[in-house]
Amino acid sequence: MTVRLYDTATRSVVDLPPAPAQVGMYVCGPTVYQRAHIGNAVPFVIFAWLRNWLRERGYDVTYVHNITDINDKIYEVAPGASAERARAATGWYLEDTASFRLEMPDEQPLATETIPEIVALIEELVASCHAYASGGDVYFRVSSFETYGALSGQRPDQVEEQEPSALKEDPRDFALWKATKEGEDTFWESPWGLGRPGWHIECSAMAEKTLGPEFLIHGGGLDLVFPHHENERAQSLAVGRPFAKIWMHNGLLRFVGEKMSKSVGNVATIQEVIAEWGREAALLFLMTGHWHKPLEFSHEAMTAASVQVESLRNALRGETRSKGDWNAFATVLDDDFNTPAALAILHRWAREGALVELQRGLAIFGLGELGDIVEAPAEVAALAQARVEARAARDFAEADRLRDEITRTGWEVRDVPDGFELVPGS
RNA sequence: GGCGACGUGGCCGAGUGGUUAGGCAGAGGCCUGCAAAGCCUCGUACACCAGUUCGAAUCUGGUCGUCGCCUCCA
Repeated sequence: MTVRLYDTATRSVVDLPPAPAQVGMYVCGPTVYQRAHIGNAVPFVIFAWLRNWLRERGYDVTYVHNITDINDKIYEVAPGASAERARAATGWYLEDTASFRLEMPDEQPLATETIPEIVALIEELVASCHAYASGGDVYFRVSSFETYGALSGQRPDQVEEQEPSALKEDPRDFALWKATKEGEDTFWESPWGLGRPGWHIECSAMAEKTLGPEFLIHGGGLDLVFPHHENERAQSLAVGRPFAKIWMHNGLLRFVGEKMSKSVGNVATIQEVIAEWGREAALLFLMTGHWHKPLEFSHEAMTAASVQVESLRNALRGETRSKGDWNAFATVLDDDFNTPAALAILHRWAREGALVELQRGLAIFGLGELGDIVEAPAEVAALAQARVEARAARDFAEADRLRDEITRTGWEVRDVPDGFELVPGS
């Protein structure tokens, strides 16, 4: 079965080349200036899963997830200390994403470590007349690139007018390099003077540095289609790079009907979500929606996800009673990575006791540890044994007292046909 | 104004031109000393209006609504 994925550029589901094949996957990470919210985790998680799945299907995948550590936002939030803030926030992001305990991306380039490549790419754009220097800035000449707008469907003539800039030939032109301004405390040398790169060129350069001029998948949030990805595409194609074959954009997480956004202030950070619900519930929650569609984040949805996690965990404590149809699972994931349909199959396997396949399927999503057995301490086991004896003697008052005592130790006792089972309390 | 996504049962959320999504919540039952865990049963939904069709929630057109983007928000 061919793996198929939805491509924003052609607005259709496209076939991947048959495995085995090289798959380069470049996924835009956040601009780091404060703790990342749970919405920021969506692309990280979705594409980490996709990497796992493509490897399972025999592809040789390289997952690159960049970190934007040069941006206006950082100057705004930490005036005079932008470098320190960027470094700290990069650390937070790495820590937060690591807390999902998914295998980390193969490479996580930083804009600040890609300056020579960025400058070289801008020079190439200038030399080929696709860009021009103006007052210490360098701008991309949108009119020089014929298929501008092909990715997003935006018509350049309809793009909302921004503040006019005397430095630009055309209001649609965008900055590749910006001369350093008063109050900006990080800047680099360049042929155009001291300054810093624009956002879009950072990604063009980081993608090429890590994956080469041509790669299969470029991913990111749906809000990046325009202008960010449109501009990346323009910059790289203008100088002859084939660039990405497939553009994947994940749907945005919504919070009571609204996009989760720092400016609206309706955010829950990755840290907070994991602290409150646990990584398993957070991951399972993200499985409940199709990657391409918006997903509603709510207390209720997280509760439902936690309950599901517990029931899968309980199923894995049982015994293997049947064999699951792995092919059915593969079919739904191959078909545009349909995680909600895959989750439905995992639930069926849990109910039917197809534990081998259940475990294998959960592992793709970083949930393999649900099957880990945790042994209760000997003193708790002794209480449970005492309770078995009390029950045998029909001393139910004592049995119930022992059960309460076990509960107080943080364990839960369950009666099973041949005795008892102790599981960590929830 | 332009571009795009989406509207499914109490809630979340797949899918599909005619055949069970799944989960959560709820009701009843089984199991249990009582619970917990587990199991069984119960819901016939697809914004609205036209059209195409033997048949549409699924295709076409329109309407309404929600949301995203429009130069630096994943």
